[in-house]
Amino acid sequence: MRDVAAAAGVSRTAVSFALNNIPNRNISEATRQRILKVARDLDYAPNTQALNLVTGKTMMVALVVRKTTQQFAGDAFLSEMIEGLMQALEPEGYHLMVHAAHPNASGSTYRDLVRTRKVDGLLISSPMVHDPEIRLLHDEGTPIVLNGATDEPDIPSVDVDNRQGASVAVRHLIALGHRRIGHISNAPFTYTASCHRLEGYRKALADAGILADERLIHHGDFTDESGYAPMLALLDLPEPPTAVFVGSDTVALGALDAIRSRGRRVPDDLSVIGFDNIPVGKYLTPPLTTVHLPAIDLGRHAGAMIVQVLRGDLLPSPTVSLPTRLIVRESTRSLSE
Amino acid sequence: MRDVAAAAGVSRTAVSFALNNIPNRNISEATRQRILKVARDLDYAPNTQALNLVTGKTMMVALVVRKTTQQFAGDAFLSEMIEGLMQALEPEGYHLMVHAAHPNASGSTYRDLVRTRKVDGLLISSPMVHDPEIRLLHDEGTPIVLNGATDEPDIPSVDVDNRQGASVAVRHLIALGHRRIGHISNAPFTYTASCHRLEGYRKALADAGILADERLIHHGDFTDESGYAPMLALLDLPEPPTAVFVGSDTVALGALDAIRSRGRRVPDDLSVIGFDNIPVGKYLTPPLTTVHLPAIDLGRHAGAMIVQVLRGDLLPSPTVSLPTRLIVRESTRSLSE
DNA sequence: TCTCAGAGCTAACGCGCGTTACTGATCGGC
DNA sequence: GCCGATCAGTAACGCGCGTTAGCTCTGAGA
Repeated sequence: MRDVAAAAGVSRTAVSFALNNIPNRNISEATRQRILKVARDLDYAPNTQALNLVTGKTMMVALVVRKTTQQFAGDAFLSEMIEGLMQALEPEGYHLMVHAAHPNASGSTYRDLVRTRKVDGLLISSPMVHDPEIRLLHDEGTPIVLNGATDEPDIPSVDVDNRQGASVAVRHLIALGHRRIGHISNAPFTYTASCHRLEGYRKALADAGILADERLIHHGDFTDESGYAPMLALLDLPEPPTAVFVGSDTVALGALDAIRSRGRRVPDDLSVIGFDNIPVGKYLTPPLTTVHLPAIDLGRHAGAMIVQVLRGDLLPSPTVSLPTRLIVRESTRSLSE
Repeated sequence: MRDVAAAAGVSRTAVSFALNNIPNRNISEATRQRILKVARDLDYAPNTQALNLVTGKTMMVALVVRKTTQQFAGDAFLSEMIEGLMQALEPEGYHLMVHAAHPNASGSTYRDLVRTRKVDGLLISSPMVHDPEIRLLHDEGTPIVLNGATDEPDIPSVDVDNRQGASVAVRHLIALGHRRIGHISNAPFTYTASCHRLEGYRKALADAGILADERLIHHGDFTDESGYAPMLALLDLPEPPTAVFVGSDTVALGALDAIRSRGRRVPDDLSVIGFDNIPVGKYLTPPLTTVHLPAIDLGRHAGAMIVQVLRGDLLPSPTVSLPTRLIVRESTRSLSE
């Protein structure tokens, strides 16, 4: 910048004014054009670090993924999530950092990101139902948007309507005549999404006047393998279910495998419905009935929200809940058939 | 920091020395401990921006993904790649930024990342065979590691051995008795990976004394849908292939669908082998024979390499080629059966 | 002729830190 | 009792930029 100033025969201040297009004051059009030309000729690019230091902003937000190595690598929606985030962030001039924070590790690792001014705000993925860490961060004034709801409604969050989605899934099974319906969650019930999907399951049953049987409820742990054992447990019950609602397509893969290993057939012997609508669902045999999770939209909304928070705009509503959509394929069938 | 200095009754310089553990000079152990304690009490965290400005480093690298929106969202390996990268980068104190750069857009968007000192180095994903942009960047001295080889061997890159992997796949088919073997690539042949996999395909055929038939060669475009039409074209040939090597499992999904739509069966009527080993491959019907792509390892190596480049260490070899592994499942079968 | 307004530009400060050059105090050796 | 050598600590500069206050010069009005 100093070089540009020297080459154009003006002061560094003038260069700053010219490049940043300071209104109609202080700089004549002639010299402005001259400065711009010199800057272009010298291939000048401003130093972001210095700019950040003086503005106090980094124009960077971190996506904090609270998953273990394996869960992280197996995340089928990370790419969609990131795509959605970038669609919202890049036009506003923000950049995206990805940060892994193992769930059991001392949580303060990502707190430092904003304390040290490395990022302006945090997007936190798959939060727990009750996470004191997040509460603390928010109360400190850290700009945060959760990807997934918690039980604290004042903290900005965007999530799919898990209760509703699960309800619709289970109602679909009930409409097909099933009354003994099992559930394998996507994750332990410390995670909000699992919790809400379980609630939706319970509600749909209750609405239909079906008594919930706790022996029909098991939990997965994000991965495909984690669906295998719970499914076997369900099949080995004295009175096994005729349909199963699995809280995640990925977990359903393991469940389907378990069913196959017992020589049972889907949907003939057992209906299975998943959740998430992973891209390969329609290529499975049978194609998997599921609840669509609009992952790109989630990212887009989360991105838009963190931008608003960072700008200081007040949010219309701190929590946003996106609708799901039932996708009926061939893994569910009427019980009477 | 100034506050810490004031609270400890020393100069800011002393604080800097104490916190950064400057060797055994200039600061007494007593005051050092006092300063550290005050810093802890005041919950002091250094400002990364200022630190970056003075050190000239950002400790950040960008993962540049040259894909369109849809290709990006459908990338089954992005999460594994990122996981591997972070395993290599975080212990070294580096952070990871994700940046989308559409292939046809004016390529200089990501050049600015390093010109403006937003990041120290670039990891460029899925490069073209010949990309003048990358050549330019490297010649300018920009720290770069390619994820995927180009035809310029002096630019650091890490890739799976695509030629070898494809060769092994096709040899497997030949060993099963197939001689009329089709190929649908993972992407247009402007991409290096597609190109090399095609070469491997050709070499395996040549080695077996089989004449390549150009009508058997088609190209996909990353997505599952892009495998559908090429497969139909192969099936509609007067003399259709008895086996197909598809350059990507994802593309193979569409191809399998096309086969099903024509009422043909895999592997009875046609053997299909994929490439990449996407996680759901084993859950397909039939489970997909494929070539394993060690995506996490790729990330880990790429991360380690960019760290070396940034440190100024000289690389043992600029290009690293990771081995693949044939995974035989049930989508391929001996022709004679 | 003097004043005053505005246009056109610059000097200088501060953002928060690492680092170099320097000062003042203490101590052992002759 | 004096001197050089260490020890403990500080003042001040610079990283590259945005920004405020102020400076100079011109021309018009009185």
